[in-house]
Amino acid sequence: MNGRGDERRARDPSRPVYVISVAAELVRVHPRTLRIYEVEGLVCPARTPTNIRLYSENDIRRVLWIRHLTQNLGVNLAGVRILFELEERLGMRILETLYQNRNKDNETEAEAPEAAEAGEGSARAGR
Amino acid sequence: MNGRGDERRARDPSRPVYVISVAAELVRVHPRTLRIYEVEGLVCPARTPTNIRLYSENDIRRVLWIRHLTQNLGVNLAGVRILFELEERLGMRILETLYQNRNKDNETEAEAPEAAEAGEGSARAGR
DNA sequence: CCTTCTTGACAATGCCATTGTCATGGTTTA
DNA sequence: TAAACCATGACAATGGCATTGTCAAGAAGG
Repeated sequence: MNGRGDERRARDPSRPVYVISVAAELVRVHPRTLRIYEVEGLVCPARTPTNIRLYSENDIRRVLWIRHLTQNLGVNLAGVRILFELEERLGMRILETLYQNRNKDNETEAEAPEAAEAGEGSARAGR
Repeated sequence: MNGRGDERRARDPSRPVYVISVAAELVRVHPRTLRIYEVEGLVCPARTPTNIRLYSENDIRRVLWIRHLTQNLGVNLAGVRILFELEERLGMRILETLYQNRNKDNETEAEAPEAAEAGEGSARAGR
């Protein structure tokens, strides 16, 4: 009998599992958009030996952050790039600080993204 | 005789001195743009008792950061807002980390703004 | 075989940043 | 007092970006 090792590996959030159409559905975005994010260096899904994109849970979370920043906060992709770069360079998830102890201010629409918290710092989070 | 107190106060970077036309000239921007930055909450120059805007050196530096982020890095005002908010909340000048020990990557155009380093965290830097 | 994937190109949409102007009225200063 | 500058608010033109969408030619997979 197989121990729980398989299951644990199966749930590994860094494990590449979703093909682009599925990933696009999960984050409610056009596949075109996901490809653009990749060209812009904001996400970097794994590839099968035959070059097919495979998104991990971490990739999905990362994309959800991008969507949140762009759609809810109005940040453009250049801004997202800087924020991700800062996270990587500072070695901390600075974006979360926007939603931790403080909900003050006016922003009534300010809500952390669905499954908040991007993968690691780098765009290579998926791997 | 006056000690150097006057001089020191005269050079205080938080001292409001530039009227909007002068400030606009200093940062090479239309006065209209400076007013927009203020409405957007990105800068907050002092006012004379008669409501005239007065920009300090810190305000100028802050605007130079905005210009750098928008013109050189392509970040929009929403992104600038987030970055400033993060600086304030983290209590550190995170933007400088982009230019400290590391100049790697490709970005040949990446240069810190003229008089880098914004005032304090808050938009009230000028006061 | 049929569907989905790949890259590259081209386009339409709508929003945003910046500059610019106009009008009306207050402030400063020569 | 008159000229020059400031304030606020409105309206507009410009160019650029984000997103969606499609088309084409070829590879991959069930």
